[in-house]
Amino acid sequence: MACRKESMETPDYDHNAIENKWVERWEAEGAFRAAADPEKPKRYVLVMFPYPSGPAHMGHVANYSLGDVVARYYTRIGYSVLHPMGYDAFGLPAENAAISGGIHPARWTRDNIELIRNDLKRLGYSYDWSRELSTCEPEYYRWTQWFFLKMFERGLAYKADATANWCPACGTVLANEQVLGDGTCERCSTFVEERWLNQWFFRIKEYAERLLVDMDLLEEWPERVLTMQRNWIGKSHGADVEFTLEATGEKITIYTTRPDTLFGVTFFLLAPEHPLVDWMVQGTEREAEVAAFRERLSGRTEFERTALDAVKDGVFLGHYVTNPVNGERVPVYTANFVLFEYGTGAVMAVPAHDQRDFEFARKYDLPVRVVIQPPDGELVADEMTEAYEDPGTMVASPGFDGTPNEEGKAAVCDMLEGNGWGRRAVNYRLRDWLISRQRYWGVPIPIVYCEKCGTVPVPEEDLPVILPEDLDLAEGGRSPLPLAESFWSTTCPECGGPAKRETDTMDTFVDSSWYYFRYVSPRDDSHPFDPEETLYWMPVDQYIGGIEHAIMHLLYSRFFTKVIHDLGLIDFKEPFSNLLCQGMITKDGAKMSKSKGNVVTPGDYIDRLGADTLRLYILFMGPPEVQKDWSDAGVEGAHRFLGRVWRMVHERCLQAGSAGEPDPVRDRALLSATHRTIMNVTRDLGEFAFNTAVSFIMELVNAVYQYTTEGPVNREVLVEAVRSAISLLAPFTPFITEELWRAMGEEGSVHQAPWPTFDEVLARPEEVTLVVQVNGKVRDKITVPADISEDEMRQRALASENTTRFIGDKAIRKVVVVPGKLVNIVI
RNA sequence: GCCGAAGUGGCGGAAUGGUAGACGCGCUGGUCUCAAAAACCAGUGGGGGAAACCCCGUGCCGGUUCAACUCCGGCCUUCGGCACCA
Repeated sequence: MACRKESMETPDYDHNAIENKWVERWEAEGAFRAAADPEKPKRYVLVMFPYPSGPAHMGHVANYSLGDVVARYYTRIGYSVLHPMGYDAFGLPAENAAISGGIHPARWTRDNIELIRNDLKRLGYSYDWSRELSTCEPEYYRWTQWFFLKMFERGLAYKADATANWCPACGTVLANEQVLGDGTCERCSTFVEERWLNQWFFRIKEYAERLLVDMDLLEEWPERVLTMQRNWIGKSHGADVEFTLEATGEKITIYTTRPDTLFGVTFFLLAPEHPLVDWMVQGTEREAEVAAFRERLSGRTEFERTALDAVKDGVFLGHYVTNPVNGERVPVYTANFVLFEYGTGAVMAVPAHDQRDFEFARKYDLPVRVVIQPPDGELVADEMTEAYEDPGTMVASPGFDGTPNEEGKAAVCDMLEGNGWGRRAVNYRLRDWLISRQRYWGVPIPIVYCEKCGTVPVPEEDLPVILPEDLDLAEGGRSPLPLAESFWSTTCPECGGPAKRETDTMDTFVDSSWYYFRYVSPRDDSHPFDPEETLYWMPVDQYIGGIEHAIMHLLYSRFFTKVIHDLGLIDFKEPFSNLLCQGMITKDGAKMSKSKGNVVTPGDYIDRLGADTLRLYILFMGPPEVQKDWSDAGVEGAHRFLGRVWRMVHERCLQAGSAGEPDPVRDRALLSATHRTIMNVTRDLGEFAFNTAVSFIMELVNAVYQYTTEGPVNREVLVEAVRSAISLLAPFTPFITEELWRAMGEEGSVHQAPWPTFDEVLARPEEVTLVVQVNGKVRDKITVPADISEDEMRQRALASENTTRFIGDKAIRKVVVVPGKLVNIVI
């Protein structure tokens, strides 16, 4: 058996020596290689890979420590575990660093990968390092380009004109998050403009319905993430209605969710970008007015233009359309608040029942007609101060008067369909995914433009289109690709004539939308992912990452998986079966970011207190899903606990001999505590309740101290308790537990040892505290045998002195008995 | 404005409708020491009391229940997401 009496000398807990030793040993052994083993159940545990912007920060430590506990736990309970790591290595910060520090993005990125890899290794995460990947390497992005080609083949990648945030100083498109609240560029403070550009899109909108419906498959996803995605997709039901342009008889279709208000239309609106706007005013005296209106809009982002408090602005276009339902002629305006990208870019205006239309009507003195009356009271158009958008009864709507408006929606739709004026329609808020970036540090889009053949995809066998790394950023941080003839000058794959390459690169969200597939066969150079390995490992069983990726990354990944499914490469529809979203780790309540200079990194803590301490502390801080503010108050406590564990083994266990009179009551209590701890920790790990799992282990350690301090020691019972504590703690603090496990004379690694099992009977304490309440207030606590009968409980409770004092001579109306726990006497 | 999450000691946080504050930090006291640190042991929500005990207490106001941090209704605050989506 393990505990031998050895030298009385207690070795120091030298965390640095221990951790360095095991890092090296695990590395040399390839300790966490994943292998598909058909005999075993599998578990693919995935943590969101980092953007390598420097060394690891505490958010990474929190995220990856969670994943590591899960991966190690599943290994211990007999699963084949895949737990990989890689780098989301393309992106804007690398270019910013190049601009400010003069370092090439490639160099900066690879240096940072080095830094973060080093941190991750020191932290002892059980990654299969042989599968490490980086999205900026040609072996990886070759397949990102391959997916682009597949999208292109299926018509899911297309090029179109669209507006984008354009920084005139930087000469490039900015993502929304790169535009500050005041509409300026985050990098150069120049006012960002809206600019029309011809850009590449993925048709994610085509998948909107499936992305929505398949959420039913995501039973183990947090409800809040599903809600966010649902809102983002923004499905609505309504009707398309055709209005007739008076001048030409042309039909203009609008989308509305309120067909019940169709009789209240008093004007008609077009988005400023709508092509009809120009047509309507061309060569008229209103042309200048429209130009002035456009001038007011330009120099602003859609962001600003569509801000809720923005003042309604518009211009009459001198034309009229006819409302099909009543033949009324209403004027056409263009207005700042109408979105070109949503619906058809044209809307009917019902000022009485839409707040935006109401404000516009009041400003331009347009009529307001009430067609829905509220259940209480009666609206008078002239007296209204805001639109009435709630349910009510239809009025002034010939054929529908008196109909409750919710019913009216269906009735009006029937009427529209019957007359061929319109039809029921569904719309989504989700827009197609703009993937073009006028950037250097990203995946080149594998497209060639030929004067003769037009837009031609690069043939699969010519992939990858290599991003040249010998270029420096152009003036103002612009992409050098359009200037590098060596890059863009090529021949047409179809006709062999001279051609130009696309010089835009892809949004980095494309890179991260499929990386989890690549981990199953990262070195495969004939497929993006090996079919056999995929069959075994995919889908991801447990995905863990920050809540900040709730929408974009997770939605794009779901989209990619569906496309891959449609390509016939996989038979599942969703990539991530279970999702755990950890809350952000903030510093002083704010998101950690380099620009704020509030990034806390693990390095110093590892040096001073050890990786085990840091891991333990961050998991102990609280439940994974809540936002946590970093404070190191208490990190010493975690270290102190590990010291206590260290001494528990060396001083209390290895040096202890059985001594004194045996005390079966105390022995049984420790044994019971051991089994109870195994039970509780096992349960908590299954629920990601890592903070309470750690608490239970701490309690067991405290119990061992108490046991060895107070009286005679039964070696066998003591060893079982100590061994169990080390074994349970191993997924949290892999280094110290491995060291102590060996010190206790165990052969092999604690990380390969079977997870401890418990006996439910032993886990039950022999005695419990019986709470006695009078009218719901605690009046006494009595220690009783755990198997006490309800009758006995009642008797003991009624006999309690403090209780009888409270009952006095009052009559007992009722006695509630909760078996094994509580008696409430109601008087 | 809409959607979502959360409000519990000095702090991080525990509590299948059944002992509110587990575990840890911090603090206080003790043991050890010439002393200190470390370690070990004990105490620690607020108020009252010598003590036994008693009263109050989970953002606020109501309700359901023998019993509410937990369930229901209404507010307040903080954080996150979306932001004129017709």
